Amino acid sequence: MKYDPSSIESKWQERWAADDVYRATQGEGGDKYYCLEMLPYPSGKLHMGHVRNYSIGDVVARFRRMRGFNVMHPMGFDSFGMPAENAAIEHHTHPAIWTRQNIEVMRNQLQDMGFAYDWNRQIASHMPEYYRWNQWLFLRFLERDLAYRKEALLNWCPSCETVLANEQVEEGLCWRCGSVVEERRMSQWFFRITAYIDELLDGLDGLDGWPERVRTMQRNWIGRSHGARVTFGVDDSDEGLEIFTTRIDTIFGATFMVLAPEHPLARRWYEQGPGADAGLDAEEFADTIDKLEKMNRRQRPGEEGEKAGIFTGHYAVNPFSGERLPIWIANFVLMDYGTGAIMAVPAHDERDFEFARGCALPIRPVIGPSEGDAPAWINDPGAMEEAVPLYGVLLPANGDYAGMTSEDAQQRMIEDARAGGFGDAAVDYKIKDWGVSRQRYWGTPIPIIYCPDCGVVPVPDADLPVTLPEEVELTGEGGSPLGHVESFVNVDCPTCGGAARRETDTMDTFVDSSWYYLRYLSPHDEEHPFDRSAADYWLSVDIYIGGITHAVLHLLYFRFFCKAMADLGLLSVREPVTRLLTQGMVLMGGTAMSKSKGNVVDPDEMVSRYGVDATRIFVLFAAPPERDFEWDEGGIIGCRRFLNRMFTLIARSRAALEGVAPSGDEGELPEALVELRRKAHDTTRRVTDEVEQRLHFNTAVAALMELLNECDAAVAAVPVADAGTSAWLYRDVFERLVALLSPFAPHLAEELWEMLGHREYVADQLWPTYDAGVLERETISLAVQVDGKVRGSIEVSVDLDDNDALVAEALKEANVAKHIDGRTIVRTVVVPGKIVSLITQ
RNA sequence: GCCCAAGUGGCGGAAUUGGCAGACGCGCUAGGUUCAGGACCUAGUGGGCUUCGGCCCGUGGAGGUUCGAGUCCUCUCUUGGGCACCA
Repeated sequence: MKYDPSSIESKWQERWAADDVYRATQGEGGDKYYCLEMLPYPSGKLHMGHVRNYSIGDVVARFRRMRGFNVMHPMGFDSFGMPAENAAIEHHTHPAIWTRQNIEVMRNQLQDMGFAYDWNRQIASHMPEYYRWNQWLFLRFLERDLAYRKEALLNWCPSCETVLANEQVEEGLCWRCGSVVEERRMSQWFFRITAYIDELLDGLDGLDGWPERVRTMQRNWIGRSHGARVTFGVDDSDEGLEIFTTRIDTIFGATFMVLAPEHPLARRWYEQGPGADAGLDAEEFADTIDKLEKMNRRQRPGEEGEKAGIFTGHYAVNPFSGERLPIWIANFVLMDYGTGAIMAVPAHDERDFEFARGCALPIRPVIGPSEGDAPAWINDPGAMEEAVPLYGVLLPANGDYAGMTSEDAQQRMIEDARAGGFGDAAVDYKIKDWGVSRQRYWGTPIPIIYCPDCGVVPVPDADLPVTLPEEVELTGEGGSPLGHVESFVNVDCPTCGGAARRETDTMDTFVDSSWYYLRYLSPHDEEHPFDRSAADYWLSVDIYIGGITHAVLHLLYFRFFCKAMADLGLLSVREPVTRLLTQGMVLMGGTAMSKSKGNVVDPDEMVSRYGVDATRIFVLFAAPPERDFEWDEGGIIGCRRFLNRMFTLIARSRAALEGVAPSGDEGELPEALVELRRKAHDTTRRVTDEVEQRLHFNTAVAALMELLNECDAAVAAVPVADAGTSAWLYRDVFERLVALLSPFAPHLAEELWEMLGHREYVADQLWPTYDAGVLERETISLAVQVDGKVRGSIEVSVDLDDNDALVAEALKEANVAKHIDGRTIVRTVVVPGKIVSLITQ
């Protein structure tokens, strides 16, 4: 009899499906456990990354089931998005057809992998039953002022013909197609993620089940800095010039001011011409500002833009010192951070220093080190080769603040600015509100109507969903495709009944994935986005498994939605996920597999060659889950061998074990079987800990392999048929082994479980437990060191913890004695259970 | 430039609290078996030396702490990742 994966796999998949084994029912059984994996985009076929992601999730889900938890383990499809639309343009099909076909293929593949999903809960975000709730949530956000419309400079991808969120621009390039992103001024819808920004940031500290790496990336992305806003006077204007700084303590060192080219004051002078001191005519001046504005934009990867600027001929007045400072316009100041204007302190800021050097502007140090000798640059700024951005003590040039530490000065200056009415403490963030409008077809229509009389009118809840029209021409050009569908655009105003027009943009698909884990809980609910009692029962998600690529995009939106929905009274939790596992990539030739590189391994091919179980085991065994690993076909062969040997072991023993109970007299076991018993219990302990606590599936599989090796060795020493009254131990060990194997290789485990004479599913069995008593030994092997080097080992009773006795025992060891010979022991270190260390001389 | 990971045999990796480095798997070597199927079994497999008892070296590199360091500390190199005119 031979292990034949394909027949075993289809046999058990059919039975599981027929008996609906993996259905999740609220309130049933033990404590709930929500195991969630990032849902796939239906791009065509599963790739190895999916197989790895979902194999990890499946082990966790199956393990928890056997531990007695009531497990929620759903799957769905993130089925709105640009690839469907691009494919439609290319192949002249409809995105809906392309998407439906892909979902069917991928769902079959997922089922063929034997993943224990409750398929009754499947969702697909392109279905109106799903996306109507995106629209419903949009309207709730609108009511709470969490959704709003504004004109803004936006990231525009010329190739995708759509706006991108800041999170979707990587080094100035479109995250999806790699085109250089341009800027456009457009009216767009935004979600006010900044309303939750402090909670999103501070909440990271409490997320100890999340990788530090992800938390750091989110912190960086949010980019909170504490500082102050200070208003400088402008000498020929009543209005002030407000700047943001994190270093108000260096304000006496400001030697000039810089505006972003888009700054309102810069715009005004652009129109009116420069001040007299600029030494330029109006045309020259305006031309230069135009150039600066173009240069200002995002640089190519790695390029550090050359700093350039122009003097406006206008001056600002430092409210602390009364000093007059020239105002410049330069390309290195960004309009969308702070106030779009800075005070430049070249002595203590790298960027200001570089600019000051280039334009021959003065450099004035105002902070010195708090300890040690005064550096030469304090009195000779001309000799500075770089800015010194230190925190220290304020030098004499700082008026009343001289002698204070930077920290004290910051506090005092903020107080004084507040008192003087020209400034206050301020916090600024790198993150901006989330722009959600997309000029594409294949997404959720934004439920808004523009009425010439009533203005912006939300679509009433009763009219939801606003469905995507099927008849549409997709050319990839000319803006929102919905704009050309007259039957869609023309609508009666819900308020006045007059002729009005629908919003033609669709929502960013990250909206879909921001709350999908809730829809799984009641996917067929027609009254609500999800059932509140189900949410209260199942949340939070106990483990969420997916790629690190979503560390700032999806995972930040996901957290934002949770908090916003909690405040809408929809949820009782404020953080969606307790534990996050970010799995690494499957590489080939050192890079991610991709169709364009032609280095793709097709999971189907691996499955047909080695079987589902071997494929699953390999992706788990190759490396710990967080780490990337290199695909190696040799590795999967090894896993197939392991399963072959499992099969052979049980197939050969089953006849001899028929009718044998899994328990019996422990006193009569031969030594080889006592060892095997200990190994089986120890393996139970290890696998449990690896899967439950450490999430290291590679070492769990290794432990199972070790146990199999020991089984083979034991059977060679004491054949099962000859074991007599000890045969029960074999049954106990084999059943343990099969049960422990089942989350990793569920099909083979079911088959072996059946071969051992069982009728029920091994998937429904309780996870084996271990007996700490069985793990105990009578004797233990201790290493003996002489002068720090291991010279032998001794076998002693576990109870022996007497120093002198252990040393005496160590000295009996021939090789130890040889190394001690002729020397004097000056010290002994004995750690019972660990080591005996002897030090001579 | 700043911040964070990681670096262990020919390869993937293990070592959970500072206590016998290299578990487990691949590959390789020898033998067996079957005989041409990427099959199976047994033994071996970090490097060097060996009188076959052992000995020396060894976790990117250099120092240090310790009876004892892959593990802790300092410096440094390399790779990967994140951030990068964020005032």
